[in-house]
Amino acid sequence: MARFYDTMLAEYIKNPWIRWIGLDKLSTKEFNYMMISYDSVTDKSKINFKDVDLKVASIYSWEDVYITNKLYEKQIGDWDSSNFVLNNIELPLMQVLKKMEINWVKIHRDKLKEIWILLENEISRLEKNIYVLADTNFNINSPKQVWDILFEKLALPKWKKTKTWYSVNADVLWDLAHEFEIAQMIVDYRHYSKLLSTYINWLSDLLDNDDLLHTNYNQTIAATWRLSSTNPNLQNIPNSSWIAWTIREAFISRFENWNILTIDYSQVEVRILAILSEDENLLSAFKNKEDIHHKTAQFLFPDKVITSSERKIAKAVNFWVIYGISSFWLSKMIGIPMWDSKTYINKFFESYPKVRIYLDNIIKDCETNKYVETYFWRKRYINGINDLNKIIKSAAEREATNMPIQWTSADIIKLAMIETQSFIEKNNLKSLMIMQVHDELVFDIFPWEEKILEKEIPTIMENILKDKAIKLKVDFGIWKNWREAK
DNA sequence: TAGGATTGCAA
DNA sequence: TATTGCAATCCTA
Repeated sequence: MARFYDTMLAEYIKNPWIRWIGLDKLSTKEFNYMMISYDSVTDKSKINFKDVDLKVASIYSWEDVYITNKLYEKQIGDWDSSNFVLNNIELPLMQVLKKMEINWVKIHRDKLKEIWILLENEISRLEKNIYVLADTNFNINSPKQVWDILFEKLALPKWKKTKTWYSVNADVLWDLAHEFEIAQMIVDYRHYSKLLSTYINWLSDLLDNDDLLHTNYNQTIAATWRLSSTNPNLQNIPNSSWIAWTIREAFISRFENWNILTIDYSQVEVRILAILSEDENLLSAFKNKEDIHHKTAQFLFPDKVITSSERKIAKAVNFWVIYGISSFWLSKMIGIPMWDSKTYINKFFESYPKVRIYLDNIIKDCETNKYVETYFWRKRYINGINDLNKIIKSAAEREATNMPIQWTSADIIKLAMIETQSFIEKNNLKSLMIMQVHDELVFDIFPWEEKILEKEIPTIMENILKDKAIKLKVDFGIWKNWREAK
Protein backbone atom coordinates (compact mmCIF):
# COMPACT_ATOMS: atom_id res chain seq x y z
CA MET A 1 0.00 0.00 0.00
CA ALA A 2 1.18 3.29 -0.92
CA ARG A 3 1.71 5.55 2.06
CA PHE A 4 0.58 8.58 0.12
CA TYR A 5 -2.47 9.48 -1.88
CA ASP A 6 -3.64 12.11 -4.35
CA THR A 7 -7.29 13.03 -4.79
CA MET A 8 -6.59 14.72 -8.10
CA LEU A 9 -4.86 11.66 -9.55
CA ALA A 10 -7.68 9.44 -8.36
CA GLU A 11 -10.24 11.66 -10.07
CA TYR A 12 -8.14 11.87 -13.24
CA ILE A 13 -8.06 8.10 -13.57
CA LYS A 14 -11.84 8.05 -13.56
CA ASN A 15 -12.34 11.16 -15.69
CA PRO A 16 -9.28 11.98 -17.81
CA TRP A 17 -11.29 14.04 -20.27
CA ILE A 18 -12.49 16.54 -17.62
CA ARG A 19 -9.93 19.31 -17.36
CA TRP A 20 -10.95 20.77 -14.03
CA ILE A 21 -10.32 18.25 -11.30
CA GLY A 22 -8.74 20.54 -8.73
CA LEU A 23 -9.81 20.50 -5.12
CA ASP A 24 -12.27 23.39 -5.26
CA LYS A 25 -14.10 22.03 -8.29
CA LEU A 26 -14.33 18.56 -6.75
CA SER A 27 -15.61 20.04 -3.51
CA THR A 28 -18.44 21.72 -5.39
CA LYS A 29 -19.19 18.59 -7.37
CA GLU A 30 -19.02 16.01 -4.59
CA PHE A 31 -20.21 17.95 -1.54
CA ASN A 32 -21.96 20.92 -3.11
CA TYR A 33 -19.65 23.04 -0.98
CA MET A 34 -17.92 26.12 -2.38
CA MET A 35 -14.46 26.49 -0.98
CA ILE A 36 -12.94 29.87 -0.13
CA SER A 37 -10.95 30.94 -3.18
CA TYR A 38 -7.26 31.82 -3.05
CA ASP A 39 -8.05 34.97 -5.01
CA SER A 40 -10.50 36.22 -2.39
CA VAL A 41 -8.07 35.57 0.47
CA THR A 42 -5.13 37.27 -1.25
CA ASP A 43 -7.11 39.84 -3.23
CA LYS A 44 -6.14 38.22 -6.50
CA SER A 45 -2.57 37.59 -5.35
CA LYS A 46 -2.01 41.26 -4.56
CA ILE A 47 -1.31 40.26 -0.94
CA ASN A 48 1.39 37.71 -0.23
CA PHE A 49 -0.15 34.75 1.61
CA LYS A 50 2.20 35.25 4.57
CA ASP A 51 0.68 38.69 5.11
CA VAL A 52 -2.93 37.49 5.10
CA ASP A 53 -4.76 37.91 8.40
CA LEU A 54 -3.93 34.85 10.47
CA LYS A 55 -7.55 33.97 11.21
CA VAL A 56 -8.52 34.14 7.54
CA ALA A 57 -5.44 32.17 6.51
CA SER A 58 -6.18 29.53 9.14
CA ILE A 59 -9.72 28.97 7.97
CA TYR A 60 -8.60 28.83 4.37
CA SER A 61 -5.90 26.30 5.20
CA TRP A 62 -8.14 24.22 7.44
CA GLU A 63 -10.64 23.97 4.60
CA ASP A 64 -8.00 22.61 2.24
CA VAL A 65 -7.01 19.89 4.66
CA TYR A 66 -10.54 19.06 5.70
CA ILE A 67 -11.95 18.79 2.17
CA THR A 68 -8.97 16.81 0.94
CA ASN A 69 -9.51 14.28 3.69
CA LYS A 70 -13.27 14.10 3.07
CA LEU A 71 -12.61 13.57 -0.61
CA TYR A 72 -10.08 10.87 0.18
CA GLU A 73 -12.58 9.04 2.36
CA LYS A 74 -15.25 9.27 -0.30
CA GLN A 75 -12.97 8.06 -3.08
CA ILE A 76 -11.69 5.16 -1.01
CA GLY A 77 -15.28 4.17 -0.29
CA ASP A 78 -16.21 4.35 -3.97
CA TRP A 79 -13.22 2.42 -5.20
CA ASP A 80 -11.87 -1.02 -4.99
CA SER A 81 -8.94 -0.38 -2.65
CA SER A 82 -6.75 -2.70 -4.69
CA ASN A 83 -7.16 -0.49 -7.73
CA PHE A 84 -4.17 -1.38 -9.84
CA VAL A 85 -3.99 1.76 -11.93
CA LEU A 86 -3.96 4.04 -8.91
CA ASN A 87 -1.75 2.03 -6.56
CA ASN A 88 0.62 0.41 -9.02
CA ILE A 89 0.81 2.97 -11.80
CA GLU A 90 -0.14 6.58 -11.12
CA LEU A 91 0.89 6.96 -7.46
CA PRO A 92 4.33 5.36 -7.86
CA LEU A 93 4.79 7.22 -11.14
CA MET A 94 4.26 10.51 -9.34
CA GLN A 95 7.41 9.77 -7.31
CA VAL A 96 9.37 8.98 -10.47
CA LEU A 97 8.25 12.19 -12.19
CA LYS A 98 9.24 14.18 -9.13
CA LYS A 99 12.76 12.82 -9.45
CA MET A 100 12.93 13.47 -13.19
CA GLU A 101 11.91 17.07 -12.65
CA ILE A 102 14.63 17.46 -10.04
CA ASN A 103 17.20 15.82 -12.34
CA TRP A 104 16.59 18.08 -15.36
CA VAL A 105 18.36 17.88 -18.70
CA LYS A 106 21.79 19.21 -19.61
CA ILE A 107 21.95 21.56 -22.60
CA HIS A 108 25.04 22.56 -24.57
CA ARG A 109 24.58 26.30 -24.40
CA ASP A 110 27.21 27.21 -26.99
CA LYS A 111 25.72 24.77 -29.46
CA LEU A 112 22.33 26.44 -29.12
CA LYS A 113 23.93 29.85 -29.64
CA GLU A 114 25.57 28.56 -32.77
CA ILE A 115 22.22 27.44 -34.17
CA TRP A 116 20.67 30.70 -33.06
CA ILE A 117 23.15 32.69 -35.16
CA LEU A 118 22.74 30.37 -38.11
CA LEU A 119 18.96 30.70 -38.02
CA GLU A 120 19.03 34.45 -37.57
CA ASN A 121 21.21 34.76 -40.67
CA GLU A 122 19.02 32.47 -42.76
CA ILE A 123 15.87 34.26 -41.65
CA SER A 124 17.12 37.74 -42.48
CA ARG A 125 18.47 36.54 -45.82
CA LEU A 126 15.11 34.99 -46.71
CA GLU A 127 13.26 38.02 -45.43
CA LYS A 128 15.17 40.32 -47.76
CA ASN A 129 14.63 38.08 -50.77
CA ILE A 130 10.93 37.72 -50.03
CA TYR A 131 10.52 41.49 -49.82
CA VAL A 132 12.27 41.86 -53.18
CA LEU A 133 10.02 39.31 -54.85
CA ALA A 134 6.93 40.82 -53.25
CA ASP A 135 8.18 44.29 -54.06
CA THR A 136 7.12 45.45 -50.63
CA ASN A 137 7.74 44.86 -46.92
CA PHE A 138 5.16 42.92 -44.95
CA ASN A 139 4.89 40.68 -41.91
CA ILE A 140 5.66 37.19 -43.12
CA ASN A 141 4.42 35.77 -39.84
CA SER A 142 0.92 37.06 -40.48
CA PRO A 143 -1.17 34.57 -42.49
CA LYS A 144 -3.49 37.37 -43.54
CA GLN A 145 -0.71 39.52 -44.93
CA VAL A 146 0.85 36.55 -46.69
CA TRP A 147 -2.50 35.88 -48.29
CA ASP A 148 -2.80 39.50 -49.39
CA ILE A 149 0.60 39.47 -51.00
CA LEU A 150 0.34 36.10 -52.74
CA PHE A 151 -3.20 36.17 -54.02
CA GLU A 152 -4.10 39.84 -54.21
CA LYS A 153 -0.89 41.62 -55.06
CA LEU A 154 0.93 38.92 -56.99
CA ALA A 155 -2.29 37.21 -58.11
CA LEU A 156 -0.88 33.71 -57.89
CA PRO A 157 -3.20 30.96 -59.12
CA LYS A 158 -5.29 28.52 -57.09
CA TRP A 159 -5.88 28.82 -53.42
CA LYS A 160 -7.59 26.63 -50.90
CA LYS A 161 -10.20 27.63 -48.44
CA THR A 162 -10.50 26.38 -44.89
CA LYS A 163 -13.08 27.07 -42.21
CA THR A 164 -13.23 30.82 -41.94
CA TRP A 165 -10.50 32.12 -44.16
CA TYR A 166 -8.18 31.25 -47.02
CA SER A 167 -5.42 29.02 -45.81
CA VAL A 168 -1.79 29.76 -46.55
CA ASN A 169 -0.35 26.83 -44.66
CA ALA A 170 2.60 24.70 -45.73
CA ASP A 171 0.45 22.46 -47.96
CA VAL A 172 -0.84 25.41 -49.98
CA LEU A 173 2.56 27.05 -50.24
CA TRP A 174 4.13 23.75 -51.17
CA ASP A 175 1.79 23.47 -54.15
CA LEU A 176 2.83 26.92 -55.30
CA ALA A 177 6.50 26.35 -54.60
CA HIS A 178 7.08 24.38 -57.80
CA GLU A 179 6.34 27.43 -59.88
CA PHE A 180 6.90 30.39 -57.61
CA GLU A 181 10.09 30.96 -55.72
CA ILE A 182 8.47 33.23 -53.18
CA ALA A 183 6.25 30.42 -51.89
CA GLN A 184 9.27 28.21 -51.35
CA MET A 185 11.00 31.02 -49.50
CA ILE A 186 8.05 31.58 -47.21
CA VAL A 187 7.99 27.87 -46.42
CA ASP A 188 11.68 28.01 -45.49
CA TYR A 189 11.24 31.24 -43.56
CA ARG A 190 8.42 29.72 -41.51
CA HIS A 191 10.43 26.60 -40.84
CA TYR A 192 13.43 28.52 -39.55
CA SER A 193 11.50 31.05 -37.51
CA LYS A 194 9.42 28.24 -36.00
CA LEU A 195 12.60 26.55 -34.81
CA LEU A 196 14.08 29.79 -33.56
CA SER A 197 11.08 31.11 -31.67
CA THR A 198 9.87 27.82 -30.22
CA TYR A 199 13.02 25.82 -29.59
CA ILE A 200 15.98 28.17 -29.39
CA ASN A 201 14.74 31.29 -27.69
CA TRP A 202 14.04 29.54 -24.39
CA LEU A 203 17.74 29.02 -23.87
CA SER A 204 18.14 32.26 -22.02
CA ASP A 205 14.94 31.97 -19.95
CA LEU A 206 14.83 28.34 -19.02
CA LEU A 207 18.43 27.24 -18.51
CA ASP A 208 19.80 27.50 -15.00
CA ASN A 209 23.36 28.34 -14.02
CA ASP A 210 24.53 24.80 -14.67
CA ASP A 211 22.92 24.83 -18.13
CA LEU A 212 20.28 22.42 -16.94
CA LEU A 213 16.89 22.75 -18.59
CA HIS A 214 13.83 22.45 -16.40
CA THR A 215 10.56 20.97 -17.66
CA ASN A 216 7.23 20.05 -16.06
CA TYR A 217 5.71 16.66 -16.56
CA ASN A 218 1.95 16.86 -16.22
CA GLN A 219 0.25 13.74 -14.99
CA THR A 220 -3.38 14.82 -15.07
CA ILE A 221 -3.80 16.62 -18.40
CA ALA A 222 -4.04 14.26 -21.36
CA ALA A 223 -7.42 12.72 -22.12
CA THR A 224 -5.60 9.51 -23.05
CA TRP A 225 -3.74 9.13 -19.77
CA ARG A 226 -0.45 9.90 -21.46
CA LEU A 227 1.96 12.41 -19.94
CA SER A 228 2.37 15.89 -21.24
CA SER A 229 5.24 18.31 -20.83
CA THR A 230 5.37 22.10 -20.50
CA ASN A 231 7.82 24.95 -19.99
CA PRO A 232 9.25 23.90 -22.32
CA ASN A 233 7.46 21.05 -24.02
CA LEU A 234 10.22 18.47 -24.28
CA GLN A 235 7.97 16.04 -26.09
CA ASN A 236 7.90 17.93 -29.36
CA ILE A 237 11.53 18.74 -29.98
CA PRO A 238 11.94 18.64 -33.80
CA ASN A 239 13.14 15.43 -35.35
CA SER A 240 12.56 15.66 -39.06
CA SER A 241 14.92 18.05 -40.81
CA TRP A 242 18.65 18.53 -40.89
CA ILE A 243 18.55 21.87 -39.17
CA ALA A 244 16.11 20.48 -36.61
CA TRP A 245 18.47 17.67 -35.75
CA THR A 246 21.15 20.13 -34.80
CA ILE A 247 18.87 21.24 -31.97
CA ARG A 248 18.98 17.70 -30.61
CA GLU A 249 22.76 17.92 -30.71
CA ALA A 250 22.49 20.34 -27.79
CA PHE A 251 21.00 17.66 -25.51
CA ILE A 252 24.04 16.14 -23.82
CA SER A 253 25.25 14.42 -20.66
CA ARG A 254 25.92 16.46 -17.54
CA PHE A 255 28.90 14.25 -16.78
CA GLU A 256 31.76 15.66 -18.76
CA ASN A 257 32.82 13.48 -21.69
CA TRP A 258 30.18 10.92 -20.85
CA ASN A 259 27.06 9.85 -22.67
CA ILE A 260 23.31 9.54 -22.63
CA LEU A 261 21.33 6.32 -23.06
CA THR A 262 18.14 6.29 -25.13
CA ILE A 263 15.71 3.41 -25.17
CA ASP A 264 12.53 3.36 -27.19
CA TYR A 265 9.81 0.81 -27.68
CA SER A 266 9.83 -0.60 -31.16
CA GLN A 267 6.45 -0.90 -32.92
CA VAL A 268 4.82 -1.06 -29.54
CA GLU A 269 1.31 -0.53 -30.81
CA VAL A 270 1.44 -3.31 -33.40
CA ARG A 271 2.85 -5.62 -30.76
CA ILE A 272 0.05 -4.74 -28.37
CA LEU A 273 -2.41 -5.39 -31.17
CA ALA A 274 -0.84 -8.82 -31.68
CA ILE A 275 -1.05 -9.62 -27.97
CA LEU A 276 -4.62 -8.40 -27.54
CA SER A 277 -6.00 -9.91 -30.76
CA GLU A 278 -3.97 -13.13 -30.52
CA ASP A 279 -3.75 -13.17 -34.29
CA GLU A 280 -1.50 -16.09 -35.28
CA ASN A 281 0.11 -14.36 -38.24
CA LEU A 282 1.00 -11.26 -36.29
CA LEU A 283 2.26 -13.28 -33.33
CA SER A 284 4.38 -15.62 -35.42
CA ALA A 285 5.92 -12.71 -37.26
CA PHE A 286 7.09 -11.25 -33.98
CA LYS A 287 8.08 -14.63 -32.55
CA ASN A 288 10.28 -15.32 -35.58
CA LYS A 289 11.73 -11.82 -35.39
CA GLU A 290 10.46 -11.05 -38.84
CA ASP A 291 10.27 -7.51 -40.14
CA ILE A 292 6.55 -6.87 -39.65
CA HIS A 293 6.34 -4.25 -42.39
CA HIS A 294 8.03 -6.61 -44.81
CA LYS A 295 5.62 -9.35 -43.84
CA THR A 296 2.59 -7.14 -44.42
CA ALA A 297 4.11 -6.09 -47.74
CA GLN A 298 4.24 -9.74 -48.77
CA PHE A 299 0.53 -10.06 -48.03
CA LEU A 300 -0.30 -6.87 -49.88
CA PHE A 301 1.88 -7.64 -52.91
CA PRO A 302 1.91 -11.43 -53.22
CA ASP A 303 3.24 -11.40 -56.78
CA LYS A 304 5.98 -8.86 -56.30
CA VAL A 305 9.51 -8.72 -55.07
CA ILE A 306 9.34 -6.49 -52.02
CA THR A 307 11.42 -3.38 -52.40
CA SER A 308 11.60 -0.39 -50.12
CA SER A 309 8.62 1.25 -51.82
CA GLU A 310 6.33 -1.72 -51.14
CA ARG A 311 7.60 -1.88 -47.59
CA LYS A 312 6.91 1.80 -47.15
CA ILE A 313 3.28 1.36 -48.15
CA ALA A 314 2.94 -1.67 -45.88
CA LYS A 315 4.40 0.30 -43.00
CA ALA A 316 1.82 3.02 -43.51
CA VAL A 317 -0.98 0.47 -43.69
CA ASN A 318 0.17 -1.21 -40.48
CA PHE A 319 0.31 2.13 -38.80
CA TRP A 320 -2.94 3.59 -40.02
CA VAL A 321 -5.11 0.51 -39.66
CA ILE A 322 -4.55 0.77 -35.91
CA TYR A 323 -6.06 4.23 -36.08
CA GLY A 324 -9.12 2.94 -37.94
CA ILE A 325 -8.44 5.15 -40.90
CA SER A 326 -10.74 5.29 -43.92
CA SER A 327 -9.49 4.27 -47.36
CA PHE A 328 -9.99 7.83 -48.59
CA TRP A 329 -7.74 9.27 -45.94
CA LEU A 330 -5.11 6.54 -46.36
CA SER A 331 -4.93 7.22 -50.09
CA LYS A 332 -4.47 10.91 -49.40
CA MET A 333 -1.94 10.31 -46.67
CA ILE A 334 0.45 8.16 -48.65
CA GLY A 335 -0.40 9.41 -52.12
CA ILE A 336 -1.91 6.32 -53.72
CA PRO A 337 -5.19 5.85 -55.61
CA MET A 338 -8.28 5.39 -53.46
CA TRP A 339 -8.97 2.01 -55.06
CA ASP A 340 -5.54 0.73 -54.07
CA SER A 341 -5.84 1.88 -50.50
CA LYS A 342 -9.18 0.10 -50.20
CA THR A 343 -7.56 -3.11 -51.49
CA TYR A 344 -4.65 -2.77 -49.08
CA ILE A 345 -6.89 -2.31 -46.07
CA ASN A 346 -8.99 -5.33 -47.07
CA LYS A 347 -5.89 -7.41 -47.62
CA PHE A 348 -4.52 -6.38 -44.25
CA PHE A 349 -7.60 -7.79 -42.53
CA GLU A 350 -7.54 -10.94 -44.68
CA SER A 351 -3.92 -11.46 -43.70
CA TYR A 352 -4.52 -10.94 -40.00
CA PRO A 353 -8.07 -12.28 -39.57
CA LYS A 354 -8.20 -12.22 -35.79
CA VAL A 355 -7.46 -8.50 -35.81
CA ARG A 356 -10.78 -7.93 -37.55
CA ILE A 357 -12.56 -10.14 -35.02
CA TYR A 358 -10.85 -8.39 -32.12
CA LEU A 359 -11.77 -4.93 -33.36
CA ASP A 360 -15.36 -6.00 -34.08
CA ASN A 361 -15.67 -7.38 -30.58
CA ILE A 362 -14.48 -4.11 -29.08
CA ILE A 363 -17.20 -2.29 -30.98
CA LYS A 364 -19.84 -4.83 -29.94
CA ASP A 365 -18.85 -4.63 -26.28
CA CYS A 366 -18.77 -0.88 -26.46
CA GLU A 367 -22.28 -0.77 -27.93
CA THR A 368 -23.52 -2.80 -24.97
CA ASN A 369 -21.45 -1.24 -22.17
CA LYS A 370 -20.98 2.28 -23.58
CA TYR A 371 -17.35 2.08 -22.55
CA VAL A 372 -14.12 0.47 -23.68
CA GLU A 373 -11.56 -1.03 -21.36
CA THR A 374 -7.77 -1.22 -21.58
CA TYR A 375 -5.42 -4.04 -20.74
CA PHE A 376 -4.97 -2.57 -17.27
CA TRP A 377 -8.71 -2.06 -16.78
CA ARG A 378 -8.99 1.62 -17.31
CA LYS A 379 -12.48 2.43 -18.54
CA ARG A 380 -13.55 5.12 -20.89
CA TYR A 381 -17.09 5.94 -21.92
CA ILE A 382 -17.53 6.56 -25.63
CA ASN A 383 -20.30 8.95 -26.55
CA GLY A 384 -21.98 8.34 -29.86
CA ILE A 385 -21.22 4.63 -30.13
CA ASN A 386 -24.94 4.00 -30.65
CA ASP A 387 -25.62 7.21 -32.56
CA LEU A 388 -27.85 6.94 -35.60
CA ASN A 389 -25.73 9.47 -37.47
CA LYS A 390 -23.25 7.40 -39.46
CA ILE A 391 -20.47 9.95 -39.24
CA ILE A 392 -20.71 10.24 -35.46
CA LYS A 393 -21.06 6.48 -35.11
CA SER A 394 -17.99 5.70 -37.17
CA ALA A 395 -15.91 8.35 -35.39
CA ALA A 396 -16.94 6.70 -32.12
CA GLU A 397 -15.99 3.30 -33.51
CA ARG A 398 -12.56 4.58 -34.54
CA GLU A 399 -12.07 5.95 -31.07
CA ALA A 400 -13.27 2.75 -29.43
CA THR A 401 -10.97 0.52 -31.44
CA ASN A 402 -7.91 2.71 -31.38
CA MET A 403 -7.93 3.89 -27.80
CA PRO A 404 -7.36 0.61 -25.90
CA ILE A 405 -4.14 0.14 -27.84
CA GLN A 406 -2.87 3.69 -27.31
CA TRP A 407 -3.83 3.72 -23.66
CA THR A 408 -2.21 0.37 -22.99
CA SER A 409 1.02 1.61 -24.49
CA ALA A 410 0.85 4.66 -22.21
CA ASP A 411 0.56 2.34 -19.21
CA ILE A 412 3.41 0.16 -20.42
CA ILE A 413 5.89 2.99 -20.46
CA LYS A 414 4.64 4.26 -17.11
CA LEU A 415 5.27 0.83 -15.60
CA ALA A 416 8.66 0.74 -17.31
CA MET A 417 9.58 4.06 -15.71
CA ILE A 418 8.56 2.85 -12.25
CA GLU A 419 10.47 -0.41 -12.52
CA THR A 420 13.53 1.22 -14.03
CA GLN A 421 13.70 3.88 -11.35
CA SER A 422 13.35 1.26 -8.66
CA PHE A 423 16.12 -0.78 -10.29
CA ILE A 424 18.40 2.27 -10.29
CA GLU A 425 17.72 2.91 -6.61
CA LYS A 426 18.00 -0.69 -5.47
CA ASN A 427 21.44 -0.92 -7.05
CA ASN A 428 22.55 2.46 -5.77
CA LEU A 429 23.26 3.64 -9.30
CA LYS A 430 23.86 7.33 -9.85
CA SER A 431 22.62 7.50 -13.43
CA LEU A 432 19.52 9.62 -13.93
CA MET A 433 16.26 9.21 -15.79
CA ILE A 434 15.87 12.58 -17.51
CA MET A 435 13.25 12.43 -20.26
CA GLN A 436 10.14 10.56 -21.38
CA VAL A 437 8.81 11.12 -24.89
CA HIS A 438 5.78 8.80 -25.01
CA ASP A 439 7.61 5.67 -26.12
CA GLU A 440 11.18 6.69 -25.41
CA LEU A 441 13.18 7.04 -22.20
CA VAL A 442 16.44 8.97 -21.92
CA PHE A 443 19.02 8.49 -19.19
CA ASP A 444 22.09 10.47 -18.19
CA ILE A 445 24.79 7.86 -17.63
CA PHE A 446 26.94 8.28 -14.55
CA PRO A 447 30.58 7.40 -15.28
CA TRP A 448 31.24 3.66 -15.59
CA GLU A 449 27.59 2.67 -15.23
CA GLU A 450 26.87 2.21 -18.90
CA LYS A 451 27.39 -1.57 -18.99
CA ILE A 452 24.87 -2.34 -16.30
CA LEU A 453 22.29 0.12 -17.64
CA GLU A 454 22.63 -1.16 -21.17
CA LYS A 455 22.21 -4.72 -20.00
CA GLU A 456 19.41 -4.38 -17.47
CA ILE A 457 17.08 -1.55 -18.49
CA PRO A 458 16.17 -2.90 -21.93
CA THR A 459 15.35 -6.22 -20.27
CA ILE A 460 13.13 -4.53 -17.71
CA MET A 461 11.31 -2.63 -20.44
CA GLU A 462 10.83 -5.64 -22.68
CA ASN A 463 9.32 -7.68 -19.86
CA ILE A 464 6.60 -5.30 -18.76
CA LEU A 465 3.89 -7.60 -20.11
CA LYS A 466 5.07 -10.85 -18.61
CA ASP A 467 3.91 -14.30 -19.69
CA LYS A 468 2.44 -13.14 -22.97
CA ALA A 469 2.80 -14.94 -26.28
CA ILE A 470 5.40 -12.41 -27.34
CA LYS A 471 7.68 -9.97 -25.58
CA LEU A 472 7.86 -6.28 -26.23
CA LYS A 473 10.94 -5.00 -28.01
CA VAL A 474 13.11 -1.94 -27.49
CA ASP A 475 15.86 -0.29 -29.49
CA PHE A 476 18.59 1.36 -27.49
CA GLY A 477 21.92 3.08 -27.82
CA ILE A 478 24.55 5.13 -26.06
CA TRP A 479 25.33 8.49 -27.58
CA LYS A 480 27.24 11.71 -27.16
CA ASN A 481 24.03 13.67 -27.78
CA TRP A 482 20.36 13.19 -28.55
CA ARG A 483 20.82 13.71 -32.26
CA GLU A 484 22.93 10.61 -32.64
CA ALA A 485 20.04 8.54 -31.37
CA LYS A 486 18.20 9.32 -34.59
C1' DT B 1 -5.02 42.59 -22.03
C1' DA B 2 -7.57 38.23 -23.05
C1' DG B 3 -8.54 34.85 -26.05
C1' DG B 4 -9.71 32.89 -30.72
C1' DA B 5 -7.60 31.53 -35.08
C1' DT B 6 -3.80 29.88 -37.65
C1' DT B 7 0.21 27.46 -37.93
C1' DG B 8 3.33 23.76 -36.93
C1' DC B 9 6.19 20.65 -33.90
C1' DA B 10 6.11 15.65 -31.48
C1' DA B 11 4.35 10.81 -30.39
C1' DT C 1 -11.93 12.65 -44.04
C1' DA C 2 -6.80 9.84 -37.46
C1' DT C 3 -5.67 11.19 -31.98
C1' DT C 4 -3.56 13.98 -28.13
C1' DG C 5 -0.69 17.50 -26.63
C1' DC C 6 2.18 22.66 -26.28
C1' DA C 7 3.33 27.01 -27.96
C1' DA C 8 4.34 31.12 -30.94
C1' DT C 9 2.23 34.75 -33.37
C1' DC C 10 -1.25 37.70 -35.11
C1' DC C 11 -5.20 40.26 -34.47
C1' DT C 12 -9.81 41.43 -32.80
C1' DA C 13 -12.74 42.62 -29.04
